[in-house]
Amino acid sequence: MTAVVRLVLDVPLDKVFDYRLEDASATDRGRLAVVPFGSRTTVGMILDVTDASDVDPAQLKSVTRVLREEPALSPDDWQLLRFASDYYHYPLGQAVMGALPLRLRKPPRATAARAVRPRAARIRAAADPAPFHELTEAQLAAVEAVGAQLGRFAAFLLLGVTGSGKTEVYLRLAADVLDRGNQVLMLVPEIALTPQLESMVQARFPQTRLVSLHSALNETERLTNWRAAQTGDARIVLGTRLAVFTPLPQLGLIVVDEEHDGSFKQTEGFCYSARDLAIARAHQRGVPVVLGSATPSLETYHNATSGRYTLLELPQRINARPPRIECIPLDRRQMTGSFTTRLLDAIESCLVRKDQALVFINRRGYAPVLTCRHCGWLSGCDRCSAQLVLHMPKPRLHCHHCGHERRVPDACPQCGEQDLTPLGQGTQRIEEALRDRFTEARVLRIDRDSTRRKHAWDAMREQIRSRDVDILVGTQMLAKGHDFPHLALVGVLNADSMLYSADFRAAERLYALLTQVAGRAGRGESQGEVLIQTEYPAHPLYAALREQDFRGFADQLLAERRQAGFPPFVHQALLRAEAREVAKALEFLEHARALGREIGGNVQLFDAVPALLVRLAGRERAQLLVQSGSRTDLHAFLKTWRARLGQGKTSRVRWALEVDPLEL
DNA sequence: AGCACGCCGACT
DNA sequence: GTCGGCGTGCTC
Repeated sequence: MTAVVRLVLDVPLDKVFDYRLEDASATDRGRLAVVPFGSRTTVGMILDVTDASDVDPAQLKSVTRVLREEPALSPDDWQLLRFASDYYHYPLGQAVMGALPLRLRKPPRATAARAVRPRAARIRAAADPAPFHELTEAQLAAVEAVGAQLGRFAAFLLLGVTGSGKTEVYLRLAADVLDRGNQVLMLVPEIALTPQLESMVQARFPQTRLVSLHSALNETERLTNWRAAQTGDARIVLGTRLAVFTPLPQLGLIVVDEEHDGSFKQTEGFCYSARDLAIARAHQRGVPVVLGSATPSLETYHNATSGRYTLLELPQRINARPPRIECIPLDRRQMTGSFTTRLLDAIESCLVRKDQALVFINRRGYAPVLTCRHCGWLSGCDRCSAQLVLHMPKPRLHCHHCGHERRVPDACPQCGEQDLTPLGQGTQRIEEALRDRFTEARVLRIDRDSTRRKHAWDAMREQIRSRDVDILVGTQMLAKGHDFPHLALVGVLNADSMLYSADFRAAERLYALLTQVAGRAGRGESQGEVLIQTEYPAHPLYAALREQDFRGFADQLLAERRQAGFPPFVHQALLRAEAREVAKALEFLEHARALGREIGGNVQLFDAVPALLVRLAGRERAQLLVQSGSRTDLHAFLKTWRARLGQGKTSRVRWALEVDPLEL
């Protein structure tokens, strides 16, 4: 009798499609299949093999071909995708197909299947494995604590200050896991960090096949690396968030480095958190997971202090003292442009000592806006509710949101006066000011614009390391994970602008960012100095930062969050809608809210409100927040709600549901 | 999401 | 008289 296979397809439907398949067998479960679908041909994944279908037999089509030359996705790997689809209320078929390398999502061209030729592992012939460093007591304790749990689920927060040797802990654990014949999955937030980490890890394990997975790989590399992981050929997988779905038959440990980093969360389409899925995966597979950070997210920190995770601390820097952090009150009388005299003096003496200084300002471009001093006109974007940023040296106005770019007008478009002037500071303007002030110094600006060219950032890193630069000016690009041994001073401008933001996570983020920037200072022998210019030196955030007391700061924020009923003490989901006019989006959300009320349950539905940035690239956006003290209740509600929202016709309005949103 | 079908406005 | 706009509905 002809069997029926049940498969999921890359369509936004919570549906499974049945097809006839003559020679179906149970081993086809988890395999890709080419099928006719409507008027087109597509690829789906076989979820189940049965002998009956609820669908009218006359309607059943036949599978064109099962891709048996590809290894099937194992039930273990399926499990994670199923969980992710349920948890994020995203169609299973799209979640599954979205997790695969692009090549596997499309029907393979030509009839003859290309044989999968297993490539020889690219193992370095290095004769001198890089030596393991001697561990501090704290590192040793961490390695032993996690090591004792190999082979079963346990979640750890490795809370280690910058330079405390978290990576060394990961590497020791990886060595143990590899010895046991298991695979290691290491997740990092940024593509930019993977090549460095990759060569470092490879140097330590020269005989081990290591592959990386991130969006900068081409499709051939991605498929090769994915298969190497799936066959068990690769023993270490290093990657960004998308790597969390890599099939790993012998998974033994998951590491999530810089776990607080927002880039672990996907914010479009399938809005999953790779960090949270890493924990779910470790739980499903019965393996330990280590989350590392100097400034963990409050969600993770709360889990670690409430006993759900084990807290491991690395309180000391290795071979370096912590930087000295000081706030400089802004005083008009003692300033030259954006700089306090104190900061200029510190840069000066830094130059005299032939050390490097870094000026941090989290705003690229020359000035955040161009204004008319006569009538008050501001350069605004036509397609976004945002200001156009002035860029130099060729004067242009850029929208940092939609990418729109245009020339600077000769006169004010509103009143015609020729009185246009840049307002505020960006990296380019600060760079200019520093060149004017320190004429002898070699100033290098590092931001998305100056590093746009391929390999530019690599070259600049090399320039910095070989001391061909005296003063660095840069955005948060400079903050992450890079080790600059000659950097002695960090000056921070405009930190206050990030202090009072509408987002309740602003303080948490700013603390993490400033800690990371501060961590760049004084990695060598001399103690680093960090000078933060601020209007509010007494603010608790700066006070905690000076003390380098993350735990005190986090405890304080958590107490406030508990009081105010914010995450992690409630669980949230956001319904976003966009349309040509915000009124349309709001109308849809009002309807969604009414529907939500009808469904009821232990959830709180807030008012539909326009998004913070209402207009973006010519579309207008609004959102509706839902929350509950109970995660289970929230998810039960979301399931029904989303299904019913999907039934209604939503002409002209695009909507999406985001679970555990990081930005509201 | 695609893709087809279908029903009303300005063009070779 | 047709090309094409996008509303609606379906996909085993």
